[in-house]
Amino acid sequence: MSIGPTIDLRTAEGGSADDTFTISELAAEFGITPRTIRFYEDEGLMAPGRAGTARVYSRPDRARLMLICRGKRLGFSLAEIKEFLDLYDTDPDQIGQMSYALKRARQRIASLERQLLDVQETLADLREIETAMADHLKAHGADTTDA
Amino acid sequence: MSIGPTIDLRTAEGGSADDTFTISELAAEFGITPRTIRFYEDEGLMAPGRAGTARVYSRPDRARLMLICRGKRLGFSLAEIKEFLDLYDTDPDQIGQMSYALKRARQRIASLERQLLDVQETLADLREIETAMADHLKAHGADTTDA
DNA sequence: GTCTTACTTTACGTTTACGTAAACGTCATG
DNA sequence: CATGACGTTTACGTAAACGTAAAGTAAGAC
Repeated sequence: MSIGPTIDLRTAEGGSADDTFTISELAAEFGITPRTIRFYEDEGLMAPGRAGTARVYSRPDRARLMLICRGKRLGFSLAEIKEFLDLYDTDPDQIGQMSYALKRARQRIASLERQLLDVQETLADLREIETAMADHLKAHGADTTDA
Repeated sequence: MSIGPTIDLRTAEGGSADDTFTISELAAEFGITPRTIRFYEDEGLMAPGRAGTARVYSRPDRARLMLICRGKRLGFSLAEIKEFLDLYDTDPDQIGQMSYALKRARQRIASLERQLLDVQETLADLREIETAMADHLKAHGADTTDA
């Protein structure tokens, strides 16, 4: 151990906005592990650059990972997320491929619209429960402002 | 094979509204398998009545299963769904338990509010993609009204 | 030059949420 | 009374999504 800040220059950015990220930077930012990010790459959801053997993530890579995490929060499988990401990468010259992608996009929209209703219904249920429980506790002299 | 309707009397209801359901009736209604419903019972999410050895589902049982399926569509694990269902069953006389349940309910509400935003963002993304792809296809003489 | 730290690959382990097969009871129909 | 169609339990199998060592590489710090 030494006194004073021991800085790893690969991680330190001296005030200048950088356009690349290490795997552990992104992991920390999104609250996941490097292992998880590598797994996403194994599954074909990402394809970061390399500096020798180490992975280097660009800003678009980071945006892509953000979409993956959002998809996960919505309960999608990695296969579904991959298909969603592929919609962005559809080749405009391949009419057939594009037409199929459009069809899939519309299906996803319909599915998400139902999910939107599900969320709103569940929220309504929970808010009803919350009010009932808060009232009940108030009537019995307990505070409802959490610990 | 015979001609005419072969009716299983356990399943047939002669016009009268019944208050009970068989496992396969519910499975068909919710698009799942009987195995799945039995698994939910094994995990403590349901506790239907019995007629001898066979399970008999009441209307509240059916409502409970509906909540489970909605939770699944939202991407919740069975453990999370169980905790959600337990909120309904909280004993009003146990102040401590009720207070904890209220806290959990509020956490779930906050989580769902973020999920609501996620859904809306993803929907916005997909609609943008859909418009772009539809325009592109239209400009290239393909119809966008699906096959 | 060694130490520390972060990165890498390979590979086996784990949890969740069921699927699937076996082996059996039961009840209405032909 | 045999045949389905439905129900039951028990138990092993499986796919998804990582966790968790093991063992090695590279690069700056002391």
